[in-house]
Amino acid sequence: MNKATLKENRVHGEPVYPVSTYRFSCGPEEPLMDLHWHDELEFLLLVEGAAAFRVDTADFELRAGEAMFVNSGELHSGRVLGDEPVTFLAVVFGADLFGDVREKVYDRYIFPLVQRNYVVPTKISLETTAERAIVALLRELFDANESGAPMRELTTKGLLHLCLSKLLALGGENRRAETTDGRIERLKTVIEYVEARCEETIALRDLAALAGMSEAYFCRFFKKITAKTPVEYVNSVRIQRAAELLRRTDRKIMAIALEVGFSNLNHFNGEFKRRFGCTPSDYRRRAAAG
DNA sequence: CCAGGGAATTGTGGACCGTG
DNA sequence: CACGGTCCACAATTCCCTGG
Repeated sequence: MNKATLKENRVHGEPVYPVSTYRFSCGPEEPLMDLHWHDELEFLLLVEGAAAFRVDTADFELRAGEAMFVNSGELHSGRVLGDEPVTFLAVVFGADLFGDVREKVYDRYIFPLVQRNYVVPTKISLETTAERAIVALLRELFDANESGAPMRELTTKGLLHLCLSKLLALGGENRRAETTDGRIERLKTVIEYVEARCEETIALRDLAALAGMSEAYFCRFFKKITAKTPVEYVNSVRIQRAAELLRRTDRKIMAIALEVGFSNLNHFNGEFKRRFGCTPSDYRRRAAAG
């Protein structure tokens, strides 16, 4: 997973088979999942450790064995809880896996889900039989994909149908169907703006104006959703980008600092150390060695 | 109850200096 | 040239409040 990209534009799977699975592990001090979103749907199964996730405005914790569902377009991020390493498996799939509006399965079940006319739980714990069944299906799905089992595409598609069927059974009609929170959409605009122009000077007032909020209110709302302040967020995007340049190029540290939007080497070094626990040149040395 | 504003408080980041 | 330390204006963030 490319952690520097917030709106994931890469295609998950191939157009003819829009599914991809991946396994991700990290240590207790490492970032688990930076804030991002994608149009695809996603199931995530935590196999080791404990983690806290935020999906749009909701916070919850997952322990090993529990899973979560992320709907199309939902902003999500996660961090490690405790001092155990964390491993999760994820399957990301396009809604078009289930056909299009001409098909009953899509029209009746998938479309309302993606449109939020029908809401389902995000966290899938192990409390009920139905939830345990979903988790078992996910395990089967990941086993098939990780072992490269024969006919795994067919198996995966079938299992995803079953997972969604059981998930939908846990949900219900959305009473406030048309009242989806427009603030989240405006926040995404801000995030895209930062992604596109993080090398420029970015002032809080510009971001607040983009979101159509006062600076003070924007700060509060931004932190509520992303768990970071706007400035922390901008810096994290810049540092991620700088880390990539350090790994991939041999440009001077100062040049990279300038390129990703830091006008002051001092400040760049400080932010870098905060994120990676080492100086930029240490980081480059380690990357070259490892 | 919640969105939002103004004021008070906090802390970032730009400048400059010293060291290896 | 990389990097750390210090200082401080003022931008960012939080606090506290009002009106819907």
